[in-house]
Order: sequence, then C-alpha cells, then structure tokens
Amino acid sequence: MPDYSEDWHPGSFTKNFGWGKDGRGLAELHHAIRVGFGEAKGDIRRSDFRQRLEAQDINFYIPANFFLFNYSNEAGDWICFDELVFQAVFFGHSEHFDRLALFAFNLSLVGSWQGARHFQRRPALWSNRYIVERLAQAHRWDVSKVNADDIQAFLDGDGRYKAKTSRKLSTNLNFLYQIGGLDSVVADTIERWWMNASFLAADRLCRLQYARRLNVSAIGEALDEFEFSLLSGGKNVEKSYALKRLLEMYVSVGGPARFERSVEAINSGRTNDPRPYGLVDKKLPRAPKSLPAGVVNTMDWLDASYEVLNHDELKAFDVDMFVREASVRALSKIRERGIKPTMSSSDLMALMRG
DNA sequence: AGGCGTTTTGCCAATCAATA
DNA sequence: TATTGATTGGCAAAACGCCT
Repeated sequence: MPDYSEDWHPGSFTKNFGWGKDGRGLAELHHAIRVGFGEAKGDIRRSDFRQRLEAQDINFYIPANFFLFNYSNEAGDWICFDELVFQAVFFGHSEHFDRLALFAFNLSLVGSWQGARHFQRRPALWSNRYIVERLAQAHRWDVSKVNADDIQAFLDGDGRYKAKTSRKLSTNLNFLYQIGGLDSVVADTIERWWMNASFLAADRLCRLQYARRLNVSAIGEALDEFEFSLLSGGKNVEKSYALKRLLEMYVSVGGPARFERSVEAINSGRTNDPRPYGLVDKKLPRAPKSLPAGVVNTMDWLDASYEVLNHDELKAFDVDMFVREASVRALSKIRERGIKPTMSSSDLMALMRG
C-alpha cells in the first residue's frame, strides 16, 4: 500500500525546466525524451540519457526524476522504455502526449537510482495528493477552482509539506497543469491518453512489484491501491469496462516485456512493418490503443470484438480530428437548412446525425 | 500611452547530503 | 575532511496589471 504519511519535498521542481512559450504544451518534454533515448528501443543507461540532454542544454532532472521510470542493478542505473517513452518516440507531439505525461507526473512513481533519497521514489506526492484530496474530494472535480493560490493554500495547510517556501512550487505546478491540460484530464469520456495511461500505470506497478503477477486481477488491485481512477479524472461504468478490457490486452502482449518482444519480432523478421499499430475495441469506438509492432500476431484473444488498425489508419484515427470534422459537417448542414434560434436541442441533434 | 507597484520567471549561489 | 553532485531558496530582470 502507498504510504501517504510520507513527507513531501519539492525536489528539483523549484528548478525551472523551460517549457517554452505560447501553447506548445509539453512539447519540450516530448523533445527531451526523444533526445535522451536517441535511436534506442529499449531501456537505456541513466548516464547516457543525461549526457545527451546536457549536450543540448536541456534540464535533465525534470524529465528523469519526475516523468520517467528509473531502476538500478549490478550494471548501474537505467531508465525504462515504458509507455510514456513509447508514445514520445513513436508518435509526434500532441495533446494525447501532454495528458499522458501529466498523468505520469501525478502518478509520481519514478523508481530509484544510485544515490536517490527515499522520498524521490514519489517525487510529486504533493501533486498526487492535490489531485486526489483537493481536486477530486474537496472541489468535487471543479477544475475552475485550481490555481496557484489554491495549490499554495493546500500545501501550507498540510504538515506533510516540508520546504521553506511554497509559492514557487505552487506557481510552477499550476503552470504545468495549464500547459499539460488538467482541465481535459477531468473527463467522463474515454480518450486515447487515458488508455495509454492505464498501460503506463500498469508498467510501473509491475516493475515495482506492486502488481506481483502479470494477470488482470493483480494489476487491477494495484491500480486501485494507487488510485488510478482518481488520478485519471474519475470513474464511470464505461471506464471500468474499458479498464478491464485494456488489462486483458496488456497481459496478452506481455506487459512490460512487450517492447522487447516487439524488437525480437522485428529483428527475427516475424513482422515486416516496424511501426506501431492500433486495436479498437468495437464497444469503445472513440479511442484505439496503440501497440508496438509485432506483439499480437500469435494471440488467440484477438477475436471479433477488436478491429485492427495499421499504422496509417492509427494515425488517421484522431478523435479530435473526427469530432472537428463532424462539427464542420454539421455546421454546413445547419447553414444549408437555415437554423432557427427556437429549435429544440433534440431537433439539433437530429440535424447533426442526418 | 506612461508611471508605478506587484508578480512571475529564470538564473545561480548557498546549502545540504552522499561518498570516497 | 574534501569533493562532488543535487536541492532549495534568494534575487533581479522581465512581465503584468492597475491606475491615471
């Protein structure tokens, strides 16, 4: 069980990352991960990641110590090729990435490395508890109540926060929430980032052995313990169904081992397209789950309830795009037919469907 | 617009902790 | 105890916002 009585430290979060200006979201983080991993398609040395970032004057502490997953063994310190890295390396920067990265930050499970202090395993518990204890519980998901002053009041009123100042951390965190899109994280609908977030959380809980076995119930219990639903915008019937289906898929592709399996499949020639592909659950047509090349070919669970998308179809399947196009189509129909201000909403819906 | 007080941002120095 | 490396906070410049 997570220990929420642990002290909170700002870590290097009072150091500034340099997110860039005007609506670029977390593009700099996306870029940093690509720079750090280079051509690698598997775990890399923390020192290599660091060297590559510092060679380009990119702050190393924020990506490595707050967003990515670290572990060490006899051979040294490593950074995992997990779902967040997969999404950064194989897909261009998008809002899907920003939401996923913000989720990774809030989940705050980054493993450890040689010389790390104990509290650094959960480097942003202050954000994790702000989301769960303040936004979800006290504010009942009213995102409009989130601002630097509210974050600061939360920190100042909590004995677990151990630092001399709180203003800078509060303004920095509020800034991250704004550019990462916290307002869209709080959503009832199932989006692509949410599906990726379930894989990301599963990756980390498996790696940390909080999920002791690679099966749906063990991972599901670990996700509950670490409040996956609360950190990803709340629970509903559709999300519960989707999570179960996603975990079945996750287990079938080998869990954290899916990336190694993909590399093997490509190297051995068992798959000829090295690009990721997608699966769409026909009951959840809003969002496909992207998977690394070659990991599902032999799976017998892939039955008629899933649609397979090749890489190009996966790229084209963008919910935002779909919605935008649908709105444009509906608008032109409205103009054609001459909309009246007295129309009821059901009339409007009928028009949009037509 | 221009002046003025306030807040934010980013740089980096002081401090702190780990290791040799 | 010295050295190295990471964390935290101080500070000043820049940006913001609120008046005339």
